Amino acid sequence: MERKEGLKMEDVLGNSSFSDYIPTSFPLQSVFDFSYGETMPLGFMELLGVQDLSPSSFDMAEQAPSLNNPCSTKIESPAEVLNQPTTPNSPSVSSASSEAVNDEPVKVDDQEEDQQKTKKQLKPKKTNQKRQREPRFAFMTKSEVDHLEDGYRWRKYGQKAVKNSSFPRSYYRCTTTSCNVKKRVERSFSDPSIVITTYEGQHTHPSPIMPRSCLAAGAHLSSGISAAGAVASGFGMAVQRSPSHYQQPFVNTSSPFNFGQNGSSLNPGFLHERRFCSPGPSLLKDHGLLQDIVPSHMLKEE
DNA sequence: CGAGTTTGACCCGCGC
DNA sequence: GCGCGGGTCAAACTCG
Repeated sequence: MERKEGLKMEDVLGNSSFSDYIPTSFPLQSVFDFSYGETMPLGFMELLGVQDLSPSSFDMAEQAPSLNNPCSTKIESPAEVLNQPTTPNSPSVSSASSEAVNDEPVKVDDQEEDQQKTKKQLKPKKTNQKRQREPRFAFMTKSEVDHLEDGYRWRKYGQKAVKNSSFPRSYYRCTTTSCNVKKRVERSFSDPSIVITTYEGQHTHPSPIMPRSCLAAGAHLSSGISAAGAVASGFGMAVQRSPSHYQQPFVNTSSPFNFGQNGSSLNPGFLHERRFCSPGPSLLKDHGLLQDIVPSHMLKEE
């Protein structure tokens, strides 16, 4: 791991395209700005830690994609929102994880067999359905390391150069079987010191890595790294221990629905997660404290 | 030896 | 229809 991070430090130095989530021209400050509505943390956590997303929230999203959400006005929101959270074991995901399943080329003729070899069995996984995406959301973290400790174990499964960026994007998957959470890590193009971590899906398990980090996170919280850390730790994402890291969750575009439009909709899963790294309720609306961790120029809009 | 990383190739969606 | 770019796979490799 360390070795990877070391490596990345060198070849990953910036990146443009979380344009996926934010308009390309979107200034970071703004990202920070809109990212942290008081209601956001909740929904955010729901997405991450919670198994059963209530369909209704998605419905809401679809019906009122950009109501009063500052984010949604600024973000193009692609399709993820459309995916059906009601089917946690959505075919797309599960099929991907069980790639070998479908194809034992039991009875292919020689030609096909040949093809199978050359194609490495990549083909069969295609389905008729459009690929469905889990809701995504991202953190912006000011950090020197790309892959932040978040309390979960991740396995890297790919790396891609990103267009318009000299920095590659890394793809990680939760190593826990049956947990299909994915995460993308990339560096901000405009500010290489910022790491953008995008989570996709929800953990179906508690953080396998000790709660110690949670404590650390909690310590941070109490010592000033409030809101962002709170959010992060809330779903098992241990905040980077170093004080030099800021974790800034920002709303992912793919979820135009407000993250927790009504902060009151705590669901059990959410609470469950919070048990592992509970920052405390006050954090949910700790908007003011954000100023403690975000440089003032980033907050100027406020 | 097992777990994780690297890396090139492939697949797929989308815009032109 | 085509090309581009993002996302994923899996063999080979590395490391503990």
